[in-house]
Order: sequence, then structure tokens, then C-alpha cells
Amino acid sequence: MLTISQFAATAGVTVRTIRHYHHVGLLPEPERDASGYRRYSAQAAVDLIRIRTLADAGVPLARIDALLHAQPTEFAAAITDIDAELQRKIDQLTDYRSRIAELASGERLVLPPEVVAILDRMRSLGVSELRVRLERDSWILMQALDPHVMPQRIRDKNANFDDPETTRLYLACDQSVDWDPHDPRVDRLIDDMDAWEIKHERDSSQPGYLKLVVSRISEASPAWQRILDALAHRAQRRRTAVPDS
Amino acid sequence: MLTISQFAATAGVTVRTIRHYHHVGLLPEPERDASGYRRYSAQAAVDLIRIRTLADAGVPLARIDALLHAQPTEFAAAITDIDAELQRKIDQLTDYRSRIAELASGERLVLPPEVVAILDRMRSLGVSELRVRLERDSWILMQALDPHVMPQRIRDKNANFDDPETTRLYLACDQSVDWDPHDPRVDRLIDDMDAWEIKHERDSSQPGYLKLVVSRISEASPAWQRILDALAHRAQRRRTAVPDS
DNA sequence: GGTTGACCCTGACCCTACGTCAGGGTCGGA
DNA sequence: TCCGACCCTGACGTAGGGTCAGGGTCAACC
Repeated sequence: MLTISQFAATAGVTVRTIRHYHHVGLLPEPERDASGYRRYSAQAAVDLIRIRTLADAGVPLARIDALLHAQPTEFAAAITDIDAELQRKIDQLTDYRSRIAELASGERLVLPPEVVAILDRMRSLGVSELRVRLERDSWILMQALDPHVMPQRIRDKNANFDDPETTRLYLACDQSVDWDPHDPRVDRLIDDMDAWEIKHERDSSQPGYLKLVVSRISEASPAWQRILDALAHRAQRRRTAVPDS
Repeated sequence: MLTISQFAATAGVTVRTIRHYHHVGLLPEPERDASGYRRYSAQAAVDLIRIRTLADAGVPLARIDALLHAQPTEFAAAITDIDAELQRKIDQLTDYRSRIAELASGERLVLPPEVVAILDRMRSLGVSELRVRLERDSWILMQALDPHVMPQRIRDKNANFDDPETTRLYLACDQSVDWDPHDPRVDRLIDDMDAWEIKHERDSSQPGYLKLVVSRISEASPAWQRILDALAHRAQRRRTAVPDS
């Protein structure tokens, strides 16, 4: 007969594991010898190995108990089930592996590839990292709060960067980050951007969740703050003069 | 800004998970609004996704905390590490899958293939399932208690079944299970087996752990009990007459 | 302006599958 | 007789949350 540690060793588990299985009723308590030690039969070892085979495969102990007392048919069905679950886990882990590999590269994980492409395009056009990060935050908020507008916004944004005039304006604005707010170039920029908004039938009003992004842009640079305030003011005047149809 | 449930949704986790991360200090507590609700920034969403990417890969939360504050070099090293661990898990799950598939077939899981082959050979020779099971138990005990003798015993056992005379004797003994202990055929069997033991220079003494198996064999059949007792008795007499060299 | 349903808050206990410690008895060999 | 390696029970600890309980908020609709 086997002592508890020999018994545990046949399945490569700890003594504590065995006692736990007794406690939860998964393994029946065996006979005791004269001094109260548990003594295990070879049959118990076979049972234990079956239990561990299932447990290793991730089957909860409570379900193992039921399984071992099930009809062969149900048992076979459950096995098929468990096997499919294992395959699913394997696929998932494989997926996690590829994600882990991308961890170094930041937003690739959190945004759809089209948006990542836009951000990369901005970088390659020479847009500052600060501006790119603000843009990224705005996409993240949009994704969380208003996901159905994303496809349209992606098209718009790409169209903007396809247009050399719009791109020039965007870059000029980006460069104004450390200009003095009263630099005459800022005035020209405001005029140009206002004209652009009129031409493209846009205005500076935004869905509520983007107000935060706008306020962070303003905080980042006094020049930007002046530009945004001026544009909002002019747009407001236009709306008052020509009310919504 | 995001409410806690919107924030949780960006990473596909529950609100409780977010609060748990605050509790353990993995995520910093964000600002609160006027009514005490937590409000999350887009940057927090990026951080959360990074955390979940690691957590999904099985990294303990405590280690994630350290990782996110680590140098890029250490971080990269840890990622390599985690990736290797993932691959190991995938391999293990693949292994469990193949084991699960064998669950129906019993001893294949618990004994080395050579022994399984011996048991299968016994079955194909027509040995009763009862006897096979007793034999299996004896191998299990041997494996747990005296594993280094197994290769030799495997060779011996195969040699026995390679010998037609020994096989005949074994089968005869197996068939005697329900004979009357005083059937004259039992006497002839005892004579034959005793002769066999002398010829092969074996005796019926066993290492302690096999005594149990022998006693279970005896319990299974009165005829077997008589055979074993008689053989042990004769072997004992021989040892007394011709003491160990 | 009242109600309804979907949120949010904290605090506390529950879960699995054991690990670990405390405090004590038992066994086998030197 | 003593030591180290076993064995026993009982109880608490662990990660990563789940799930109440008991209460406040918000927005929309009637």
C-alpha cells in the first residue's frame, strides 16, 4: 500500500492536493493504518491520474466529480467538449502571443489599423508627436463614446491629407505651437482656417466628448488657444447671422 | 471623458475589474466629478489596454505593475520571457489534449507503454480481465515504490510470454479461478508450477509491497489461494533444506 | 415634478485550487 | 535515545475577480 506522499507522487501532485480532494469529496477517504495514516490502493492511483488528467485540462473539480460518475455517452460528449475548449485556449494564447509582440509599439493595440495608418501618416508628414498624441486621444474617446461615426471620420481625415492645401494648413497650424499668440502669422492662420471651414462647410462646433480634447489642445499652446477661440467666435457669429434652415 | 463603464468597455473588462486595479494600485485613481464619479482620460484607456494585454498573457498583476515602470531594456527582456512562457503553455495544452483523448482507455495514462503492451498481450492471450487488473495494480505499486526494478521485470515478463510452456501454465492458472480448491487439477497445477519455479530458479517470496497484491489474488479465488499457499510452503521448505549460499 | 431604469459609490463576503503555518504524533535508522 | 523525515488536523492566505447590500445620480419620459 501507498502512503499519502507516495500516492501523490504517482500523479505528480502535492500531499496538500490529495487532502484537498478528500475534503471536497472528489477522492474517497481511504483506510487508515494503526497510527491513523491514510493508506492508498493501486486503484486509487488510477482514479487519481484520471482526475489529474481532467484537472490539468482545466476542468473544474466540481465538474470532474460529476464526470467520473457519468454514463460513457455523456462522458464522451464531455470529453469532446473539453477538447474543443482546450483548442480554443490554445488559439487564444497564440493570439496573445502576437499581441504581446506589439506591446512596444503603443497605439497599434488600442485603435483600428485604419486609424493607426492615419497617425503614422501624420508622423511621416512631419506633424509633431505632441499633436499626434492629442489626435490619438481624440480617436480613443470617439471609439469609446461614438463608434459609429468612425468610418466617416476616417474617410474625411484621409481626404484632408490627400488635399495638399489642407495638409499645408494643418502643418502650419502644428508649427505655430510656440509662436506668440499676437504674432501676425497667427492672424493670417486664423483667416486661412476660417476660409477653409467656410469652403468645406464645416464649423468648429463639436460633440461634447471632443470639447475635452480641444481644451487640452488649448492648454498645450497659447497660440493654439487663440486660434481655436477666434475660430469658434467667428463660427458663432455666422450661425447667428444665418440661422439654421 | 469616460465613465467607469465606458472605460472598462474599451478594454473589454468589467467595472469590478477596474475597481480592483485601483484597489491594488495597478491603476491610479482618476479625478472625480461633482457627484463623486470617476472620470477617465484617453491616456488611461491606453494604459488599461497595455495592462490587459499583459494580464491576458497570464502575467500576475503584481508583476505588471513593476513591468510598466521598468526600463525599456528590462521590459523587452520580460516580454521575451513572457512569450516563451506562453509558448510553453501552448505546448502543454496540446499535450493535455492528446491525454484527454486517451482517457477512455484507462491504464495507458498511468503506466509506461511497455507495461501497457504486456497487459494488452495478456488480454490477447485470453487472460481474464480480473487477472489483468490484478497484474496492472501490481505494476502500479512497483512503479510507485520500486521503480528501478521495472525494466528487468518487463524483460522477464515478456520472456515468460515468449515461452509457450510458461504461457500455457499461466493460462491454466488463470482458468482455475472458479475451480474447487480440492479439484485434482489444482494439485497437478501446483506440481507444475513448483517445477517451473525450480527450473527457472525463482521462488514465491516477494518484496513487501507485492504481498498486498498476492493477498488480493488469494481473496479473489479459493483455488488461487490454495495454489499460492502451497507454493509458498514448498519454497519455504526448500529454503530450510538448502540455506542461502 | 414624479417615476423609471441605467448608472455610479463603498464595503464586505464568496469563489477556486490549493500553499503555508502551527502544533503535535509516528517511523526508521544510527 | 535521538534525529530527520514522515504523518495528522485545523486554520488562515492567495489571485483575480463575482456578487450582494445599501444607497446616491442622471436623463428621459409622462
